[in-house]
Amino acid sequence: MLDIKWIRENPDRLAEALVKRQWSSEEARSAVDDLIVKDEARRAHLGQLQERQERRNAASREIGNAMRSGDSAKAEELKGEVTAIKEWLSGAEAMERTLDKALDDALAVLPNVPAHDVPVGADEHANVELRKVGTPRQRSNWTREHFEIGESLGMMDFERAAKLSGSRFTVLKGGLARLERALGQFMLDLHTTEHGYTEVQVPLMVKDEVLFGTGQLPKFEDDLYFVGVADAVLASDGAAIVSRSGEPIVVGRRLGLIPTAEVPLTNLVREEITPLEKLPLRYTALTPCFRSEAGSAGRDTRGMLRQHQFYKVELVSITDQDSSRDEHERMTECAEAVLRKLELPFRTMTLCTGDMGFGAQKTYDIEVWLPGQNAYREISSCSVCGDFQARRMDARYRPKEGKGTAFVHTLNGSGTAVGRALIAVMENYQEADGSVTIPEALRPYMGGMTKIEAR
RNA sequence: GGAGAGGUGGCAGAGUGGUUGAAUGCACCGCACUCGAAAUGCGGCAUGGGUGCAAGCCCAUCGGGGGUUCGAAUCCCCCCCUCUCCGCCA
Repeated sequence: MLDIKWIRENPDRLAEALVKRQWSSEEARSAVDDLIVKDEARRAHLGQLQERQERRNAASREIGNAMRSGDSAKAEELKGEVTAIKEWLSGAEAMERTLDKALDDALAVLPNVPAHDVPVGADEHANVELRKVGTPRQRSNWTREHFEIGESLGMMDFERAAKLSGSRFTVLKGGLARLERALGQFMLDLHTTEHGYTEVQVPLMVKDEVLFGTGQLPKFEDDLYFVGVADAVLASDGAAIVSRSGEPIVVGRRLGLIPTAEVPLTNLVREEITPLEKLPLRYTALTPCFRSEAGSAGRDTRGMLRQHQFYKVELVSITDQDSSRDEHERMTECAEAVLRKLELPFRTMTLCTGDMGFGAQKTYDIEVWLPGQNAYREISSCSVCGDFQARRMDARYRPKEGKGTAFVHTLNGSGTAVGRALIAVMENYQEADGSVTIPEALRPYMGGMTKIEAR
């Protein structure tokens, strides 16, 4: 969420930011104008409202005084005045709520303002390579994609997964199941023992306001899964599950399945004033992630690159206002360290304005080399959000200088996507005989095993 | 699931209809005392918003929402959450 005061004072900078994010200049202009109008309407009304509230409060106090001094005639007269004011106020207060909500709703769907050093561009083609590490291995005529390797090993099963849950699910068995577990443990251990992150176990189901805090709601509701109920529990065919009397069964409030552990980890500081000396907070968690992939029909349908459910190790940092940019570089290096240790070639890209997520000021994507696809594919995304999420969560700290409180800065990054790391290991470490060599760094997590082969 | 208790400022904890936005203690900040520190004394110290150059003034907020009342932290209703005991359970 952006600061309405900032918008009021810098309307042109907001419009410029929206254009960088690929809004048309007309859309940007009218969105900004709309915000200014809503803001002015709200403040104009608030002034009048508060004036009358002030009079009501003063008159009420006078009534108390009059009654104490036994002047009941005056008390009655004042009561009449207050009653009249109250009548006016009930409408005015409702109006205030309406105006507040209109402004909040408009603010809630505005994306963050890109940092000054983010390249401007329309889509991923305008992303800029920051560095490239490792050399992609020479392709052979037997180089295959991960799902070919996995299926011929007999350890990756899409057909049975589809029987259970439909498309975009995978069943892993044997060595590959263990390899995925090993990858998760390896990453978690790396970040907790070498990078100073605190391991956290978090709920996988969270409230709407938590999803609002990190920016998934209200704009990206379609990308999420919910359990429990919005209006009713829906069966898989979309029909409401009803009681014998035909009423929809309402279980209570719905909970959203987290699309990333960024959501619960970042919200750990929501509605709190964190002491300055506790910053930065660095959290990591290994969790399943759930995504409906509503907008990506037809993309990456083969294999397990894009799933409705996948494991990811997430990194989250909470910092003060001055440290977030440096923390962003640091976090990105922590994520890269995973790939360095696994000896997987990768490149790190600075996302352009058009490719960045809703809440980010600046994002680095780490793309791992996939020989089977003959391409670099995203395996991590590290973003600095400034106070954008903090404002939505009301997460603050007390700065050393100055008085009062300030919003914390939040950062999140994948460290890394476990399912995609599995793919990367399989494709980069595949052998001509169809087996997969286990990277040195993972062997302790595989009981010393050095190779996965069909058996 | 059953029964009970409770949600007040950074923390602890008073407050049951009228200058109570809230006693007191702790923590924190400033000043004094001190060679320095501790102890002590004095003062300050909630959050958000509106307005103003500023000092300030004003509005809202005592888990959330609604109601009673001229007036609600205090009374009533609904909801959320926490704790205790019992039951059940991975």
